[in-house]
Amino acid sequence: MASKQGLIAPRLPRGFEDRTSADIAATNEMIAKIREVYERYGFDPVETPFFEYTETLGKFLPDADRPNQGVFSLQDDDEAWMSLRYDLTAPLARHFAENFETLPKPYRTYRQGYVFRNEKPGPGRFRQFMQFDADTVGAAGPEADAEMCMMMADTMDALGLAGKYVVRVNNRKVLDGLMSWIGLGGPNGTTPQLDAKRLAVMRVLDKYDRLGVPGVKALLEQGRTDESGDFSPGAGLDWDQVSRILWFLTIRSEDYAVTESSRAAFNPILRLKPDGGGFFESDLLSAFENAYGSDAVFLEGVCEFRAMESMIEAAGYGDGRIRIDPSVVRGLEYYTGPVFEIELTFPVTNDKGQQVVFGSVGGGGRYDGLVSRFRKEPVPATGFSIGVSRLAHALKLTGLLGNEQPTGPVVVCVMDKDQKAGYQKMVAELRAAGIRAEMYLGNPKNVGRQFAYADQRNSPAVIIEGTQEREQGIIQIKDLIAGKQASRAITDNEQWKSERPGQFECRRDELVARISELPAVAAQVKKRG
RNA sequence: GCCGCCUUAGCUCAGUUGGUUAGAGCGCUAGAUUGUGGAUCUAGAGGUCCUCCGUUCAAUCCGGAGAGGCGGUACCA
Repeated sequence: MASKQGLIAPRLPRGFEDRTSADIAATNEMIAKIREVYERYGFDPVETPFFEYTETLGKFLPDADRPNQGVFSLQDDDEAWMSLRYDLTAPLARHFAENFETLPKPYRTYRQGYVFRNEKPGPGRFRQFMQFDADTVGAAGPEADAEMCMMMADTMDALGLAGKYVVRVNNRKVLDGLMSWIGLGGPNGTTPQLDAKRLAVMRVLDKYDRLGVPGVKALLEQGRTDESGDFSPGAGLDWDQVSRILWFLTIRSEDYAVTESSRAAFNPILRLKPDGGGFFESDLLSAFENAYGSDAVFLEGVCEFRAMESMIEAAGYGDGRIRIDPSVVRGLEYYTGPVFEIELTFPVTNDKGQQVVFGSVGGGGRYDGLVSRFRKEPVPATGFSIGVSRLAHALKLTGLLGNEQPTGPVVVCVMDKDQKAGYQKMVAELRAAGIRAEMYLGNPKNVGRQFAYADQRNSPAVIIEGTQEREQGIIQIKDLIAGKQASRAITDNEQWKSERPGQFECRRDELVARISELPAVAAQVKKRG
């Protein structure tokens, strides 16, 4: 869209965002905290590029010779398709397979960076956003999965979210058992109709936390009409199948409220419901076994749950931070065992004051098949991802993430145009002491303008050395923060100017020492290391 | 993708039953104040009323199409 006079209208592409210094500071703080936890767990960083060959990402459309619409793609000189990465897992699989001979195994690694998805943006959903992943490649046992869950919990705690999230855990093998139990079992590819139906049911399970029992029931049967009047077709199951699924989904949610021992948190003990109806099994996993325990794949899943449980409890995480939740499904493509998801447990209100369903801010699981696309031998892997942009968005909306502009530089005012060398010397002294500082580079025609500039930069102080000061060998330091506080009591401009709130004088050679004493400067120096 | 609502100044929003010069608050610029950021006062700049097509003597307003925004829903690695 060209504006008048042929000028180009400056427009941000939809789904993308510019980040201010305040945003960057907040994000960096989050990243540093996450990194510290991952490194403490023994993970090392690796970085892969934004672009990969599209076949690496596995996102070619099945019927056409071009990439999926959801990814940003372009063709190289030799017509090979390249795509912007849409997650950090597929590139890791490529990196691992390509460097198989030299990497330590198990390979424990973390990486953080932007990923891109070419799809409709939503609240907290952008087309470019940051993820922070950790993965263990080459470890098949549930210890690795249990560790992922604990590390997610530690990360959320480190971000100051203790008690405000839950890591929900499920297992694909248990879900497969559920499919058998309702007559939709069997390996993939038996018949296309069966695969489609299984897929449809899994998608509905994933919506349980959002739509609840009535919504899930409608979608499993005839279909559902949403708030805008749009209709989604149902999976067409019969009542027997639907009631078994609902039992499976609600088995844990019914008794969140009645669990109090720490052991019960991961694997809740079932009780009779207050009305006397319902459950009699002693715990969730036994309940699963009693319901459809003959299925071999399912039994494997329960074994993995039990192994994870013993480690999670022994390590002290059995206090409710990590919980079994049968409604966790995650992506349909590559997960093969345990799957996890981090959910925020507090309400999120958007800029317009509406309560928004925020959903998951991270998740992952075991993907034993992903590396096999590149190598013949089986390579088990498990990992998870935190949506940094998404989490930051949620925290900002909730006021849990600071949005303050970082402290600006000390501004040395230009009082006499022929003294710029002297002002620059002051700046150099401050910088040598690790203090952010600059000489005012705009039009110095009046001091007020220079102060206003410093104010806008959120500067801690300005330095004033006019002819009078220079002749006496002194300088004026104006503490802008103290001055701002004092200004609240002053309404008269004459008084404001004559009182010079926050201002004091000192000898020229005390510049660095006196500036360093200002609390805002000290805090900044400390923060910058 | 599908459904609904919305789009007027940099921002938040009034307004015109279709009629000459479309307004407010905040913000911005300048001045009161050429050595003091805030506050106050004064003045000023800033609009193809989202775009295109149609109806009309006349469209920011009515009709159609499109774009963008928001919300829901679908898909989701």
